[in-house]
Amino acid sequence: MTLETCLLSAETSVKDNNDMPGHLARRFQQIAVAVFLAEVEDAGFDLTPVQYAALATIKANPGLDQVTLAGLIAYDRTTITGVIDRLVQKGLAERRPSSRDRRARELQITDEGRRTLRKITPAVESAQRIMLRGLSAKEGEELMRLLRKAIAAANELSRAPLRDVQV
Amino acid sequence: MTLETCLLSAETSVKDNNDMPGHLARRFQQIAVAVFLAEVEDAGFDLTPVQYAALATIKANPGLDQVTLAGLIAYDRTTITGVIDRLVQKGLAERRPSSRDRRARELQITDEGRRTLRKITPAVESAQRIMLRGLSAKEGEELMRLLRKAIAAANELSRAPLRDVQV
DNA sequence: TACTGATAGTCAGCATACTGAGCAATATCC
DNA sequence: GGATATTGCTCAGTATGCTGACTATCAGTA
Repeated sequence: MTLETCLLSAETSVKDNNDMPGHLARRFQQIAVAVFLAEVEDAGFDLTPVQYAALATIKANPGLDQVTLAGLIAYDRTTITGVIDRLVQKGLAERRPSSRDRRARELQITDEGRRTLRKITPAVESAQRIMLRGLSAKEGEELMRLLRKAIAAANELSRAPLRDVQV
Repeated sequence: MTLETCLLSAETSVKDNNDMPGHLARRFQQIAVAVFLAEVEDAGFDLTPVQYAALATIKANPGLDQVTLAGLIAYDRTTITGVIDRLVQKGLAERRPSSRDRRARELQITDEGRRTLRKITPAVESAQRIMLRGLSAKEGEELMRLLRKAIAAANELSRAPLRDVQV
C-alpha cells in the first residue's frame, strides 16, 4: 500500500481491503472456483463446483427432493432449479415427479453421473490441495476449522442456510 | 452427518462438504454478502459489496482507469464495466474519457459518492464484525491471516489477479 | 368439508463472474 | 514509417445467487 493510499484510507477510517473478512472471502472463493474449473477441465470434464456438490449430494441421498438438496448444500431453492436443469441436460441426473407429494420432484443420479463422479474425484481433491498451496497442512486444517466455526455461528443470516435433514 | 451418508461418502472417497476448503469458501462468501447487504440496507443505502469496494478504491485513487481499478480489487475487466455503469447510474461516480490515452476512461467519485461512503462506513464495519461473530478476536485475526496467505500464494490462478499498481 | 396457512417448485428480473470475440488506440520493433 | 503486438474497453453468452411473486399442492383446523 502506498503512503498516499494509506493516508486517504485513514481519512475516512476505511480499512484496507486486506483487513476486511468480506473482501478476503470473495477473493478466496474466486480463486477456489478458478482452481476447481481448471483441474476439472484438465481431467477432461465440464462440471462446475456447484454442479459437482449437487451431484455428489444426490448420489449420497437418492430420491431426495429439490428443497432437501438445497438445504444440504446451502443453495437457494431458486438457484437449485437451474443447476439441476443443467445436470439433467448433461445426462448426469434425473428429475421425476414424486409419488408421495405431487408438488415435489425426486432426484436420482444416472449411471453416467456415477461414472463422472468417480473419474472426477482426483481432480476435485487436487483442486482442494492447490487452493491451499500457500499453507502448511496444519495451517490448512486451522483455516478450515475457523471457517466452519464462523459459518456455523452465522448460518441463519443467509437466505439459504444449511439444513441437516434426515432423508 | 448420518451413518448412511458417511458410508456412502467413504465408498467413493468423496469427503464431506465441510472438509472441502472450496465449499467452505463458497459458504463463507455467501454469508458475508448477505450480512453486508442487510447492514447496508438497515442504514438506508443500496450498495453491494462489489460496488462499495469499487467506489472506495476510486476515492482513494482519483482519476484511475478501469483496468487499474480492476487490478486493485481483483475484479475481472469485463465485470468492472457493469459495476461502474451502476455506480454512474446512481450518481456516485463519473466516467470520462482520458486525455492521455483515448482508449481509457478516467474514474472520479462524486460529492454524492463521497457522502455515501462516509455515511455507510459504520454499516460496513458492523458487517465485518457480524460475519466473524462466531470467532474470538484472536481467531478472527488468525482467519484473516490464513486467508491472506492462501490468497497470496494462489493469486495468479484466477483470471482476475490482484495487481499492485502505482497510480 | 371448507378455510387457512405452509410448502415445492418455477419464473422474471437484477447483480456478480467468467469465456471468448471484437474494436479502437497505443507501443514496439524492423 | 509501417507492420505487429499489446492494451483498454465493450459485448454476447453462460452460470451462479439473490428478491419477490406466482401456481399447485398439502396439512391442519373449524
